[in-house]
Amino acid sequence: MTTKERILQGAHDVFQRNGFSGATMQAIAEKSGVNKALLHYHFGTKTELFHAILQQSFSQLLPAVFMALNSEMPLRDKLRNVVELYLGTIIKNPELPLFVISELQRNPSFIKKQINLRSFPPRFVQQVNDASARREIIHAEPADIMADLMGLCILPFVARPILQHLSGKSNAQYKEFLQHRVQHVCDVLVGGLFQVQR
Amino acid sequence: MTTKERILQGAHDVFQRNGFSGATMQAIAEKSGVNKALLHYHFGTKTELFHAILQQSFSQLLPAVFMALNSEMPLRDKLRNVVELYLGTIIKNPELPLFVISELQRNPSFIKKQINLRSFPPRFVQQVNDASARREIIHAEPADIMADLMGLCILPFVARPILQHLSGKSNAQYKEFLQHRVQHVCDVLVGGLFQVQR
DNA sequence: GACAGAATTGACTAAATGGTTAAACCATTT
DNA sequence: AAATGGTTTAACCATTTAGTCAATTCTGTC
Repeated sequence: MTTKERILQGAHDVFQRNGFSGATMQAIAEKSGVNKALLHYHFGTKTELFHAILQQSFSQLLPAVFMALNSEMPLRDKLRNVVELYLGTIIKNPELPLFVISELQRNPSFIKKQINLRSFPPRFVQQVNDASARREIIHAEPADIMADLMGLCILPFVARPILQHLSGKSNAQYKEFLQHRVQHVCDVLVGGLFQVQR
Repeated sequence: MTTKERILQGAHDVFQRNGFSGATMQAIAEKSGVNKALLHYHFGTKTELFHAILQQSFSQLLPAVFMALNSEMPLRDKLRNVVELYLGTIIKNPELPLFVISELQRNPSFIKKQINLRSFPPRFVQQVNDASARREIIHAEPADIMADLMGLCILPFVARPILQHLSGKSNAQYKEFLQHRVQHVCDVLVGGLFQVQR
C-alpha cells in the first residue's frame, strides 16, 4: 500500500466521520501515520484532498446504480435489482450516504463541476414514462421513483441512532433488521408503484 | 423579541447551515447583531448553545408526528395523515431533517440524554403488529414503516442538490415536484403496505 | 438623582489549525 | 562514492477560534 493510498484511506475515515469542517489535517495525518506536511506535499490543500475523497465516495454510490437502471430489464425486475445493488453497497459502507449527502448540500457547486452524471439513465426514464402513461404503475415521474428508492434504502442508515433508539434494538438486532430491509423495500416499492386497479 | 431569542434565532440559522464544526461564535454573533461575548454570557459555551438549538430543532420534527401516530385513527388513514403532517413541517423548514440527522449521527449520546421520546407510540406499534399478524399489510414491523415513512418524506429535501441536478428542474419546478410528492408518498406507502392478495 | 444589579461591549489570551520551509532521508544512476 | 531527484520530517508562521475579563451602559428601585 503506497503512502498516497494510506493518506487517502485516512482522509476517507476522518472526513467521513467528521465532515469537512470537523476534520483536521492533523487528525488525518495521525490516522494515516504520516507527517502533516506530507498531506500538503501530495495533495496541496485540505480542500483538494477533500474533493478527492468526495469524488471517490460519490462514485461508489450512484454510478453502479445508474448502470443498472439503464439495463434492458423490465421495470419491475430492474427495481428489485437496483434495490439489492444499492442496499448491498450501503451495507458495506454505512456512513457513505450521509457523508455524500451532507457535503453535497454544503458544496452544491461540486455537483455541476465534478460529477459527470448529467441526468437519469435514458432507458429508465423511458420505462417510467411509458409505464406511467399506460397505467401500469401509478402516476409518477423518474425523479419520484428515484427519490422513493433512495429514501427507502438510505433512511435506516442515516437515521440509525434515532431509529435504533426508538425501536430498542441491540446492534445485532439492528443488523438483522437491515438484512430484512432488502425484501421489505422491494415489496413496498414495487407493490406501491405497480398497483392493481381496485 | 428579546436578545436571548435573537441569539437563538441567529444560532439556529448558522448552525443549521454549517453544522456544529462549521459554525463560529463570531458568525452567530454577527447574524444576531450582538457582541460575541454576549453569547457566552447568555449560553456559556458553544456546545451548550448548540445543544439548545439541536433540542429545539429535534422537537420540531418528531413529537407532533408521534402524537398523530398515537391517535385512534385506523392505520391506513393515520399513515396518510402523518405523511401530510410530516411533509408539511419539512416544507416549511427544508433544512431541518438533514441538520438533525447529521448532528445526531455525530452526537449519538445526545439522543439518550436529551430526547424524551423513548419508543414508538404504543398505539401505532399495536396497530402495525395486529395488521401484520392478520395479513392486512405485508409482513412488517413498526421500525420498517417508520423508516419507510421518514425516508420517502425527507429524501427530496436532504438530497435536493443531486436530485434537482439530475432531473434538470428549475427551482420553481422542484417546488412543484415537492407539492405533488405528498400524494405520491401516500400512494406508495399505503399501496405498498396494504397489498391485495395476488 | 443615586444606587444596584443585570446586560453589553472591546480588548485580550491561549490553543488549535492550515499551510510553509529548510533540512534530512532514501533509492537510483553514474 | 558522489550526485540526483523524489519523499518525509521537525520546526515554524499567520490566522482563526472559543473563551475570559474588566470596563461601560442600561434599567429599574428607592
